[in-house]
Amino acid sequence: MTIHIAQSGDAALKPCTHDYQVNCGNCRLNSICLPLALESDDIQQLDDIIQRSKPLQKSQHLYREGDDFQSVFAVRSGTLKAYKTTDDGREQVTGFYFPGEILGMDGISNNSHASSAKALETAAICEIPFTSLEKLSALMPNLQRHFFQLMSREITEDQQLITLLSKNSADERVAALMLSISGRNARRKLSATQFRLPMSRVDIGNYLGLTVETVSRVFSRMQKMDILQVDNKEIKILDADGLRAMANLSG
Amino acid sequence: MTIHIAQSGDAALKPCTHDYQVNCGNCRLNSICLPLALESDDIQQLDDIIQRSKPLQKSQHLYREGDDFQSVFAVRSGTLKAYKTTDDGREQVTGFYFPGEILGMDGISNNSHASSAKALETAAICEIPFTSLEKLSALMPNLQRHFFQLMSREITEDQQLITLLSKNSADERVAALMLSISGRNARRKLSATQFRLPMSRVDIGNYLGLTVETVSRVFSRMQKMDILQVDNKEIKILDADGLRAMANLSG
DNA sequence: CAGCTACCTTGATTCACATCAAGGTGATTC
DNA sequence: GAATCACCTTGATGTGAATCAAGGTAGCTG
Repeated sequence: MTIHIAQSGDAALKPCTHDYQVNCGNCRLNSICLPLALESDDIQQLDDIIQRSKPLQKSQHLYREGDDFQSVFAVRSGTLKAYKTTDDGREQVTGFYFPGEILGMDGISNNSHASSAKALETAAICEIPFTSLEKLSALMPNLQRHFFQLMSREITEDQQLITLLSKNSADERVAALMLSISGRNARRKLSATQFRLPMSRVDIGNYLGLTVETVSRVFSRMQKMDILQVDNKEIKILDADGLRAMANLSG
Repeated sequence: MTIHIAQSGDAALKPCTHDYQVNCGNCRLNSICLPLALESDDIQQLDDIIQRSKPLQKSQHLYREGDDFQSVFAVRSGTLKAYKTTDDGREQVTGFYFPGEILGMDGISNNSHASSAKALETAAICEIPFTSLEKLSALMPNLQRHFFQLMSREITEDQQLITLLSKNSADERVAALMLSISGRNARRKLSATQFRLPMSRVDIGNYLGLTVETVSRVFSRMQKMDILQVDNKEIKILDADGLRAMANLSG
């Protein structure tokens, strides 16, 4: 049903020359994405190894667990989820990826992707072939440093999620996710208080270790407390302090 | 009470020249540690940047959350735990580190350690100054590659833990941890079936998102089922298949 | 626009693990 | 060798979220 387009021979991800061509130099995400901290000369070199391609349609896969690892990917627009499937068929969502964020780094260790990545809505992706990135990193200390930092950030974020899952209640988990999404929107100069959730309640539950029903109940509760206005996927934060109090985060 | 010895001016971690001097070339862990995949020439260069020091005593800190990040560390002997403290004072253990394993990589992203690391028993540590490692990585493609892989492995392991916390029962979590420790012992050519746990039940609970009581009950249950023989911290795996069945892992 | 499908919400019941409570064991200290 | 402390075990009770169940809503499709 969904088309697997990360295979090398597949048409969908082949470089193409349509009007959605962008380069790192003029991309408005370059201050939060991989080019961060690079000189414009260096950005040009990075840009040369990056492959852009036809957008991914909703529910198409960027890669699947077990695929050969060739590249890491930057989100240019849209949202993706990364997830693993347990062998009893259940799904663990390990992360959501918004524009400017990098995914696929979990494939480096075994030269094979440790999770699958799927578009939650139409998404434009920059593909960064890893061997080229390695070579370039050896030449550009800033790039090497920055990529180490990106991987390290992934680690600290996973640790935050571990803490959240292990120590926090359903209310706290959902509140923390709303704050995270709000913060990531703000980083992209979008509204921190009003946004559309790209993922379903099921995905939220799978990410936070909760069932759909519980997620739904938490949203209802937040609505009743006038912390959030929830209209299906449209979210409006009415009381940011209340939301932070509810999240009760650790740091 | 515990002495904080990661500070630069402190005596405890200063390089010293006692009989516990080892180098990467003759270290019996070099096939699973950072030198993996390096030529002996390269190992020598790596060795030159590594600082060895007086062992850490039980419950001493290697670094604390918020400390300036300077180095990553390799465990030469003993065991450490990494943990974060939530601001309501509770502790989340994010990992246990056995000989040959690298810790501290979560500090790269912010130039400040994102967690604390504490010795669970006397432990010998190799300190690897990160700026030196970066420079060396730029010169040695194999080292760069290997360090990327180590970070990526940390990510995939964190994702496994996320899945474990989010989807598995208390029995499954404890069984999975026993299998993990068993496997890591085997990798160091130690017994996969009989070992001494270096950590307390409280630490196990904090790692697995369970209370001490629950951990204790799981051990009792496993003992009753003749899967494990448990004598305080001495563990003997009696039925490895049974243990794997109990862990019911995803992959 | 009727009918389907995917997704979301709400309520009733159940259950796995937390919490509360008490006692046991072994190591260290004076 | 009595006392203290840190750690572990076991039992009784409580509770937050899962599960089971049913109905609602919105977007597609023919």
